[in-house]
Amino acid sequence: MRKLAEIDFSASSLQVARALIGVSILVDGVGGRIVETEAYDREDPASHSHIGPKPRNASMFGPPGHAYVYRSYGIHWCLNFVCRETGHGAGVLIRALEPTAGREVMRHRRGLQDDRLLCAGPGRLAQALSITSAHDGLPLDRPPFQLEPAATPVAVVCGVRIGISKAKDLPLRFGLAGSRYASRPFN
DNA sequence: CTTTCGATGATCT
DNA sequence: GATCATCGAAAGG
Repeated sequence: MRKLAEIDFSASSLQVARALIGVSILVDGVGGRIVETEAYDREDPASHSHIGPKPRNASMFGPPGHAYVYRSYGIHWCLNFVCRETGHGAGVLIRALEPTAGREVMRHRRGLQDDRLLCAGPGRLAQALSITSAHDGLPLDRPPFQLEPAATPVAVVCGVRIGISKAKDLPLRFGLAGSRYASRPFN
């Protein structure tokens, strides 16, 4: 069993995506509370793992509790947490944070003063935390990563995923109820 | 508020 | 050549 911040990363991507809401993720001490996630799995046509192991998605087929970082639209980096078991190809896309630690550093990296937009989206979040391909495959239980469980229980909402063309209607997007830091509202 | 579009590179057809 | 788990600027209502 792979437990980190009180989350069992050997569980399904759906369970992990829901459980991650409220958990804090820091990279070199900079980051915040996770307020938006999406679940992906091998059987899911929208998932990078659907086609089977390839060079790009190798980390997704690696051990749970590790990072999978990929380049999006040739410009952005996006961070996932691998779950289930080695070889399965399941992961959770971290889509938005409520910035809590190192906000001044993140404002500088993003060239923004508005904390609301610092980490509101997978590409923005990666830029704010300075995540690149260098983090692909790294374990989440050691520096530069640091995960902390939610301080108090949280209310979680659910909706359809964003920016995909296949399996559009599956309710695999999760968020912190009422958060103003999500990439888009839940409704 | 909404829609449209360009950027930019890896991967796939 | 087309698609893509995105973002930001620009244009229109």
